[in-house]
Amino acid sequence: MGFGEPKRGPSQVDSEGISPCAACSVRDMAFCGVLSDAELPRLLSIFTTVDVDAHQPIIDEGETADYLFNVTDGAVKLYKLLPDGRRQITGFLFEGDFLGIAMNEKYAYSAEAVGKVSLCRFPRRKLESLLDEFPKLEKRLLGMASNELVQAQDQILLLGRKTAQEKIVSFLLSLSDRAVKRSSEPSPIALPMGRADIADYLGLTTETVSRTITNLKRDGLIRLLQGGRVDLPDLTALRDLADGS
Amino acid sequence: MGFGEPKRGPSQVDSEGISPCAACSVRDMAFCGVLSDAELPRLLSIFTTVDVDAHQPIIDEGETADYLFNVTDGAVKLYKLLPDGRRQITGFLFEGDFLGIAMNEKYAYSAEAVGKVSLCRFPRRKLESLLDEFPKLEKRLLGMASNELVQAQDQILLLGRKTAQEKIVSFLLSLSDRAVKRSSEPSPIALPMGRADIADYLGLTTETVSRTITNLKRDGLIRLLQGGRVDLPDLTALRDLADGS
DNA sequence: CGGGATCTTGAGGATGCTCAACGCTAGTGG
DNA sequence: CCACTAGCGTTGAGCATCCTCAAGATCCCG
Repeated sequence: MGFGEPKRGPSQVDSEGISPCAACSVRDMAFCGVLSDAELPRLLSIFTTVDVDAHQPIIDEGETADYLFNVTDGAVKLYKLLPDGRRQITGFLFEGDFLGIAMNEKYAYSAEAVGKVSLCRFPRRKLESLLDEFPKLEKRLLGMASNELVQAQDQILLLGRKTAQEKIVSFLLSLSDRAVKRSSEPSPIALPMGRADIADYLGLTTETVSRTITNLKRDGLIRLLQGGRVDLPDLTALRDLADGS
Repeated sequence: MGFGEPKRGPSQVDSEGISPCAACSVRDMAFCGVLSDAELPRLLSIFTTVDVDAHQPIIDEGETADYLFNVTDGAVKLYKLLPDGRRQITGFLFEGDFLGIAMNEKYAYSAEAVGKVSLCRFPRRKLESLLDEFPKLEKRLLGMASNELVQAQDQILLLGRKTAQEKIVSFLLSLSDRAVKRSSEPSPIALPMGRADIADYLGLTTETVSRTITNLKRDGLIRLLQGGRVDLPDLTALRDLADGS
């Protein structure tokens, strides 16, 4: 399955092309930000907006990569599965993030909505010709790919060499940093995903995630707030814990 | 340190620009492959070739990323360090591989020669203006970044969810696949790096790497040959072991 | 207010790590 | 040419971290 056949029921709604870009709140963060207002119509002509309900699939590993996406609202998890069901979440995407840089002809991973998600969906062929038209778009994508690679290296270091506590703290800090990049406060942060998702992202089990969070709470390093939000009272102490220094 | 100041002693030798590209054996694999013979002089004018001795640094994490490289001979390891000395190798590069896609203003990791290594060294500024001149170069780099991201996802799955044996077998198979891509035989494969490097690449210790290899040898799944080469007599069996199916 | 899913806590165990010793090989210098 | 040494690889014993299995607590949505 995937977005090849658009028959995902009422959770998926294609809009008319009435220039959502002009009012788009994530335009500057996304790759579309490099296009001028005058160039927007070309972009508008090739994509449709899509809404996906919580826990619904967006793309499936191995399917032909016909569409690329831009997340405009909500959170998305990317994951790979082993034959026996073991799952590794390779990343979480939030508003402004691009879905689909890492692929050849086939998607290299599956993607699923964490909560309700809104997306801009681009047919790959059309987006590719747009890249030829606007070299600065291509340059922007290369920059984003470069950034994603840097992030991937950090995750590799985390998975290969960090302890459970360092993993959890690093994860919380990465969410905090991301919030700052979007000009929000560094704390408190939102944790829209469940313990199982965190575990599969950090190479742990839900039990270890739960226990580690309990310990951090006991030591006064974090506080769990209403609505899955987390307060980080001492960022400096957490940064030290994150890399064992 | 890094290649900012070219004073690395006799291990580093800058050549005259006498068109090494025309005879370059890795040109098709590298990003230079998209340039025609007529376009090569522009490329030639901006790079110098460099030789680095075994165990010598090539770039250092955190340094200003002034140069990008193309590996023309030998093997390179990329790694990140934690403050207490824990090391994670994020990748190995071989002939034809590009070094430097994953960076912003600073290098995101350090790189060191595994054995003797030959490189083409490009000043970043000049390479960037070359990208404006030849959009197909930029397209090629984006494709390579895309591929690297797919590889990074695989490594993340390996580190987060695979057992020691699955990690070792996956690693051996990835070297075999790489050899096939370069039109060599899938077996035997070369293992130019030591046990410690393999361990730091797979998130294990040298002892566990050694023990696991001993077990695979005992079970007849691999054979250690002269000169650090490894024979893989049953690729199918290994592929099953690699993902626990 | 019920009930399923999620989260937490506990007890026991396994995988891979730590510490330690030994063997092998290759490079070195007498 | 060979003995010596240093680095690397292998093997062993004990242990710690994190996993597994299980039960109870909490939350949330209908």
